[in-house]
Amino acid sequence: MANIQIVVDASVPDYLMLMKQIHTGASVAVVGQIKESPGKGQRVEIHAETLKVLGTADPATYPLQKKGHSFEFLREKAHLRPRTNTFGAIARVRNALCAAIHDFFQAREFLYVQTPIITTSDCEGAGQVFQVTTLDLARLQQSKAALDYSHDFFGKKAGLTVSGQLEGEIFATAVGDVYTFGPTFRAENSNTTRHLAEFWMVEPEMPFYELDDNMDLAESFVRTIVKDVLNTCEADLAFFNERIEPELLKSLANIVEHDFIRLTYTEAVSILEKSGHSFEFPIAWGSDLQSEHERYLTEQHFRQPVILTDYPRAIKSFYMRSNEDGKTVRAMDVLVPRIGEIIGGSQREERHAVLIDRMRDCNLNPDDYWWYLELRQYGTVPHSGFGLGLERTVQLVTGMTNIRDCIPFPRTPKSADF
RNA sequence: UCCCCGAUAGCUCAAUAGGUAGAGCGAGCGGCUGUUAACCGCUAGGUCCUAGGUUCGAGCCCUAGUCGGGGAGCCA
Repeated sequence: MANIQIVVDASVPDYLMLMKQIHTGASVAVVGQIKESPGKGQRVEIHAETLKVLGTADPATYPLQKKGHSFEFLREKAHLRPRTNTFGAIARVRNALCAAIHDFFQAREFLYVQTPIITTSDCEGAGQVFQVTTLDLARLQQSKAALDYSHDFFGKKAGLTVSGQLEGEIFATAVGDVYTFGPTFRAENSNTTRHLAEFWMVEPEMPFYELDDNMDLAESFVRTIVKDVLNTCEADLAFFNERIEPELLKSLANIVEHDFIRLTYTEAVSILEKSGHSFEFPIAWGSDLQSEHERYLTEQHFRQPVILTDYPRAIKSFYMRSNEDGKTVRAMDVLVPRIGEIIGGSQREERHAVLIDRMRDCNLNPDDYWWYLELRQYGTVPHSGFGLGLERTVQLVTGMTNIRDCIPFPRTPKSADF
């Protein structure tokens, strides 16, 4: 329940005293009757018979007012902002999204697999890792000896996971379709409206899936969870449409009702070159698309979600399957208006020898990936997967512009309070 | 990490050309009221982010720093 109005008649016991104690932020216990409300925007209200103040909130010091606050201010009050209507609505939408995500995969008999949060794996690769240690850093700072991780808690260097993909592949090549859904950590010094140091990621991994199957699943996934939330959070989405983003419902309907546009990186480059649009960064085959290019495609050219595939091999990860052209890999990114990349995925390289070659090309040591390579050495199978950022999806569905407002307790560079 | 912008009352902001600060909202008091981001009147409320510097004099100019915001990169 988002809120309800209590009507207190002056005949309620201790009326005057109670009214002096009740201000914005106070908590009360009410006994009364639910009645049809003559007011606008609500069906019912409670007519109080007795009223008790459980906790007062001194209006001289209580930080929240009845009127709107800036999101910047509210971020400094992360312990109180869930009490505001906007953050209550975000919490409900986030909850509904999580339920929809599990529903989607459970309905398709995907196994929910918990991959580790602490990892000693050297093959993380996806970004800067937060180190996990019990070593006494203050003491070590004074000694000049090189760090010896054999004395550390795990006996080797450990960190927080940047992705559950590689472990997901272990289960996908064993038990069938799986997904992971949990916190992910990136120690990147990213200061943007769509990056967090701690965020939640959904990562399905499917044996026998090739890139087209992967895209079909990703598209169906996004459209289904958006549709679910449209159904379960109707009132909250109407609120966001009214207060936050006037085009919200229209853009969500657009996602649910239309097929995503699919095109290759090479086709995208061609469209951008022919667009006549002047970009800050030049377009050239081989270099990664800039934000402005992705935004042009999804917000101006197609005005719809777009799935880009088959990126140049040189700009993508070692584990993505090489195409026969020798230049591109079976990668896919799902781009949506307002947010940009919401999903990144690929068909994985399942050929043992090719994978080793790719590692060497990327200056990686195959020995560090021994168990990942064994998945190819023994009973290898074509497989694919992708990762969806939960907070970016909350941004998409709520229209909130800053990702720091889409997670209860945001962690960003220089900021980890509460 | 790079580029740009900002920091003044509890909040959101203003302050002419450098002459030591104002408004709206909120709060307190009073009035009014089927209201829901109500309305009317009065009152209180400020270490102008920090540290230096220039100047007779700095909220305003200069230097350094801290924090916040936007954009870029990294990506989800």
